Amino acid sequence: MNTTSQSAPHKLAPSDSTKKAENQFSPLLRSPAYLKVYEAIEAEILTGHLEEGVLIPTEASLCEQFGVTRSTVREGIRLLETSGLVVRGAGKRLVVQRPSTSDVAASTSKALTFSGVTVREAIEALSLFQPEIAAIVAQKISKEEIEQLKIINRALLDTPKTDFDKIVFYTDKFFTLLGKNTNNGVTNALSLSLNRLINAGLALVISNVDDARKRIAQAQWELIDAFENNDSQRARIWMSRHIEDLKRGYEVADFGLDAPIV
Amino acid sequence: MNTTSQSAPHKLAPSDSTKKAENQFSPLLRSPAYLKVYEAIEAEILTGHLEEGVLIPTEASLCEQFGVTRSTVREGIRLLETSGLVVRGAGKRLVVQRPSTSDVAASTSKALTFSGVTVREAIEALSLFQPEIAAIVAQKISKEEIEQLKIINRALLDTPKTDFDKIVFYTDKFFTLLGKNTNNGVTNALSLSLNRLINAGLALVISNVDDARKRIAQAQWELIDAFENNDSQRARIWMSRHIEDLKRGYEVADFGLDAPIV
DNA sequence: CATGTCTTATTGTCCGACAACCAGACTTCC
DNA sequence: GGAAGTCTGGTTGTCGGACAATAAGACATG
Repeated sequence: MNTTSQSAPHKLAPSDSTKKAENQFSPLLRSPAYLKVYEAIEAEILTGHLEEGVLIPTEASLCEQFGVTRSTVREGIRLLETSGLVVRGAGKRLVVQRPSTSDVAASTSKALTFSGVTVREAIEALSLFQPEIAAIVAQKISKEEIEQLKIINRALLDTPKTDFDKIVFYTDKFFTLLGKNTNNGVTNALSLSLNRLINAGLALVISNVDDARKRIAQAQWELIDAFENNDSQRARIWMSRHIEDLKRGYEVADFGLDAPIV
Repeated sequence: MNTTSQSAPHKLAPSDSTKKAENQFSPLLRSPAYLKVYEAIEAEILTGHLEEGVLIPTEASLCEQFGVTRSTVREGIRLLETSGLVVRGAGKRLVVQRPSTSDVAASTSKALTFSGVTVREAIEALSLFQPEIAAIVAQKISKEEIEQLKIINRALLDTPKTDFDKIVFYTDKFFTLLGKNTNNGVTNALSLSLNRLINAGLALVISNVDDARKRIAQAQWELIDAFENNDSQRARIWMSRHIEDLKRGYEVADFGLDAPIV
C-alpha cells in the first residue's frame, strides 16, 4: 500500500527499446522530511497506536519529536488531512478519525472527475453495478428500511413537478439508502461515489423530461415492491430500467454524454 | 463537488433535539490562505486554463501572484499533489497531469482501506461487480485482447506451483486486463481498486490452497472461452465461480475475513 | 445564568536565509 | 566529434524565529 507506484516486476513481453542491458536500477527515491512525517503519523494511526478520537500532538510537539521545523511538520500534516485520516476539531487541534463511507465516496468521485471520465462512462457503470446492488438489497433489507424507502417515495410524489432540486434530492436519497442496505462498506462507498458523479447534471436532465418525476417514482415503487417480496430478479430488472431511463433522459436533454463530468 | 460536506438541506424526519428554532445558520467557513491557493490552482487546471503537461509556476512566482509567503504556497501545493492533479517532473518543477485510472484506483483502494473495510466486504463487492464486468467484456473484447488473456493464462500455467507471488501477479494481471477491456474509465478504476484490496492477502491464501494455481487457470480459461464466443452469460457464471473460489480460499486459509484490510 | 473580560495554548502566516539539487551551457580532453 | 569534467543559475527542501488571529477555559460582572 505504497503511494508511489513503481511496480513492473515481471514483464510479459520484453521491452523492445534500448538494449543496453542496464535497466536494472529503478530510480532510487529519496523521500523528503515532510513525507516522512506524514508516513510516520499515518503508520501510527493505521497500526492503531493512535486510536480514533485522540488528539494529534501539537505542531510544536511534533517538531521536537521528529527533530524538524514547524514548516516541515505542517507540510506533512496537510497530507494527513487530505488522506482523510485526521480532521480539524471544532477548536484547532487535529483529531484522528478514520474516513467515513461518505468521505471515501467523496474522494473517489472527485478523483474520477479529475481523471476526466465522461457522463456516459458513469452511467454505464451505474447500469452495470446498481442492478446487482438492488438484487442483493432485496435479500438483505429489513421491514424498517423498506418503510424508509416508502417514505422517500411518498415524499418524491408529494414534490411539485417543477422543484427539480428536490426531485434530485429524493432520487439520490433513494439510491443512498439502497447502498447503505448492502451492509457493505465497499459497495456502499462505490455506489455513493457513482451517484455523486451523475447527481451534478441530474437536475438539468429532470427539468428537460416532462414526466421525469412520475417515471422515477414508479421505478422506485416497483423496486420497493420487489424488496418486500425479496425478489432479487425483479429488483435487478427494475433497477436496470430505472438507470436506462435516466440514461435516456441524459440523451434527450442533449446533455453531452461524452463530455467529461464537470 | 466541494470537499467540505455541509449538506443536510431537507430533513426527512425533523430532528427531535433542542427546539430552539435557531438552527438556520450553518457554521460559516473561513478558509485559510493555503486552502485558497490550492483551490485557485485546482480551478485553473479543471477549467483547462492550465493544460496537461504545462509547468506550474515556481513557488516564488506563486508567492508574488497570490501575495503570500512561500510556506503558505507550499502547504497549498502539498494538497495539489495528493489530489493527483500535479506530479513532480524529473527535475523539480510541478507539472499538471490529470490522474490516470491507476491513480484513481490507488487512491480509492487506499481510502477504502483507511476507512477500515473488511476482507469479506471487499470480496462480496468483487462477487457483485466482477461478473458484470466479465459479462460486458464478453461483448466488447477484441481478438487481440483475447490473445493477451491467453498469454497471461499460459504464463500462469508455466509458473511453478510454489511461486505464489507470481501466481498472484498473473491473477491480478488477468483482472486488470478485463477492467481495461470494459473501455470505461469508471468501471476500470473501480475494478482495479477492488482488485488491489484483495491482492494484499492473496499470496497467503494461494500458498494455503494446494491446487490454487490450477483452479485459477481453469476459471481463466473458461472465461477466455466465453469471451471468444461473446457469451456474456457464461462469462458471468464463470467469473462468479472464480470469485467464489477465491472466497473459499480465504476461508480455508482462515485469513480473518472480518478483519480490516491491512 | 447570560454577558463581558482575561489568559493561555495553538494554529495561520510571515520573513529571511542556506544547503541540496537539477538543467543546461561551457570547457577539456581523448 | 564525442565523452567526460566544470561552472553557473534557477528551484526546491529545510531551517529558525517572529507575530497576529483564534479558540478554550477560567473568572468576574450585571
